[in-house]
Amino acid sequence: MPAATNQLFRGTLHVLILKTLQSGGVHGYAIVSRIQKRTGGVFAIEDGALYQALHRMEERGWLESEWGRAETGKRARFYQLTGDGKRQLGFETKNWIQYADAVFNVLQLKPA
Amino acid sequence: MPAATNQLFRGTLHVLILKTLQSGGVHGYAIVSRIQKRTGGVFAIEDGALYQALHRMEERGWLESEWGRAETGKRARFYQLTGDGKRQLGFETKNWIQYADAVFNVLQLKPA
DNA sequence: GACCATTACCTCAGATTCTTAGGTAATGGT
DNA sequence: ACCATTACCTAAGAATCTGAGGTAATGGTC
Repeated sequence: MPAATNQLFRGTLHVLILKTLQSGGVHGYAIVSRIQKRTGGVFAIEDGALYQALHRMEERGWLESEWGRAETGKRARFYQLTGDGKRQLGFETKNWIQYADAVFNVLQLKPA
Repeated sequence: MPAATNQLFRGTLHVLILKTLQSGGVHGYAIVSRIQKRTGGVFAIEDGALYQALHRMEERGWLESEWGRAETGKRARFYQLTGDGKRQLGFETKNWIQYADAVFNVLQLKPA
């Protein structure tokens, strides 16, 4: 039974992708399924949004990619973090924590 | 001293405004200062974004407003939640909790 | 009583990111 | 031979925010 599939709050996709790539050598299509697995399907991540984000992030120098083969035998583009990407992950993680804390404060909902 | 002023993740402004109006009878300009007070200035809320959001939300029937006078003597538009607005607040609050929890999961950062 | 900072509101252009809706190509199974 | 699935891509449009402009009224100061 899928949880309510939430819209993405614009901006969070980046940090989710960066974190997913921290473990290295993941191809695009697999990123979505990893994220959805970890969250029980809370996010509704359209693949259109994913690929656009990957291309943006590569342009900004946070990611590098190369073609290879998925476990299934299909061609797939494998991504990994650059040095800048790792720094960006650190930055956005801190940012998220601070941000979420502030929202919880306003909502008077100290996280459980 | 001002904390790093974060960009807003698009979409969160709604729930912050709804929550701030729960206590009733607040005018637009005061909403920003209340939010900033509660969060130690973590958010950088442009007033342009605020007024646009208020108008959107009133169009959607979540808010009602009327002109009055602020404590300072200036004219000001006072907002309050409608029934739909209260329901929306409930909905978006639940949504935020579920969402934040999922992000924390992916980031492997169980909230402190 | 003329000036000016502040409060409080408003609007528009542009940028970013997401949604929706298309599409291609290759693989493995029937 | 067909078809579902995997894996990728793109473009138009919608929603929301940033940045930069603006108006009007109030209270304080010289």
